[in-house]
Amino acid sequence: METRRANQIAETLEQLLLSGKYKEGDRLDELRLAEHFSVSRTPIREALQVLVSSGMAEQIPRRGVFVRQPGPVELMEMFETMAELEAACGRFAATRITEDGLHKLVEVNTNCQQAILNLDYGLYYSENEIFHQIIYHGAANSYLERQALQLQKRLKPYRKMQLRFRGRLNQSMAEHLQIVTALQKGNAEEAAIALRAHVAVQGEKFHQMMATLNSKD
Amino acid sequence: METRRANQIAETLEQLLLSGKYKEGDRLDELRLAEHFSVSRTPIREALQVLVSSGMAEQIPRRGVFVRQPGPVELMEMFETMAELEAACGRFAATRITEDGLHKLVEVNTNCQQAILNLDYGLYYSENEIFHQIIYHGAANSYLERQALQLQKRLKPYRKMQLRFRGRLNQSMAEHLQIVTALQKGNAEEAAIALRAHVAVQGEKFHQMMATLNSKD
DNA sequence: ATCGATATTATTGTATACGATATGTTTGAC
DNA sequence: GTCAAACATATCGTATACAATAATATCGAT
Repeated sequence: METRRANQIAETLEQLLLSGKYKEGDRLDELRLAEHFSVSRTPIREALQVLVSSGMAEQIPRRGVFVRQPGPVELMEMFETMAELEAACGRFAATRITEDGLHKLVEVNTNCQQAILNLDYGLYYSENEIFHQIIYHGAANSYLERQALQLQKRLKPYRKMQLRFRGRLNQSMAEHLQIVTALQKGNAEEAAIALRAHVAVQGEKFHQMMATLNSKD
Repeated sequence: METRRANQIAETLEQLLLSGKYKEGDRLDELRLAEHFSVSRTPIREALQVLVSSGMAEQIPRRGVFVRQPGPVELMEMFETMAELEAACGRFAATRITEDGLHKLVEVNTNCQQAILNLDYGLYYSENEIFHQIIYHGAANSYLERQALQLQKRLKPYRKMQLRFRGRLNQSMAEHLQIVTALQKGNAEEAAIALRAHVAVQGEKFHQMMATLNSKD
């Protein structure tokens, strides 16, 4: 199937789409891509199918596959869903996370704090990502974990955008502490609520940003 | 891409996998399938990719694609996740579902009740499915709705299995009523809790059934 | 006789060739 | 000049051909 070449091409294309080098509605021309990657159409088509099945592109029969960047509405939906997935992870993790997991969580959170002090936004974001991934894993439900990881990856570029909202980082850290505390106490409901709010606010910030952009034109 | 033939084949294969005609670990031979469907390997390969990307089959490079029926552990994980997705849908639907949606919900629920009285299990299950789908839709979040629909479809054969647990149907109807009431009141938390419990119990029943089967050998 | 190395075979992965359909263009009629 | 129809072209979908690799069988040595 899509071994070696094809899935490597899929990864590359995925990165290109996520980084926004292709714009909404762009047609992903098989021939162009084929010569660009110096392969035949076959592996290109397999790579495109991967994009389509992950929702990053849309395929219209006999017309081709087109880039499908989520619009504001769908993005809000995805953030909402992410908030619920994370809440679910937190709910399970509260009673299931290992001691080791909790230790890592605290450690990574410390790194986050340090990154903020150093104004190292890049580090903050990578550590923040790990923080959440530890919780997904702590839920001890590999299916749910996969779903969460998938959506986290998909939303990554948009989380980055709403980075520099004034005071957001410190607020975010306070929320992290609440989350850790709830997990340490083993309080499922509290963990779920804290995580839902923590992620949902990202969606709201994003919404604000979109509104700001729209009001400019 | 997988237009016309290929996606039709994918659907057929999907049904075959869900109905359990292929067993865990079976290799899906491209040549055999190709001659069986009287097509070349190309559309078969595209169909297989669809199965792989939906998690119903696994592909090992240079070896082929193999049927991947979820084991007891993964099934429990999927039921757990379904419960959380439905809870999320209920949470949103409580404040967002339309009057029309509520009416349909009551109507479908009446059909469920009638089906039980008539001992028409087939009808009960199809109406029950619709009942839940109305709630997914009522959440007014098309992304979440898609996720819920996808997992519902995936779990369908296993829900059917735990059909004849004594008293389950009547209990199920009572839960439906609770859910409808919560939605009518617009009580998000109550709706979420009711839906989570309603779905989670399916997973538990399934678990019981698995245990029963295991104790027999 | 068993184990290991080599050769054969089978099957996947990729390339190319062919067929079908949609898009764009040209031509002709009104 | 505009619209419609037929034609040309481009691109997708499928079939076949070829290449690469993994599984299997055969043969030989100990």
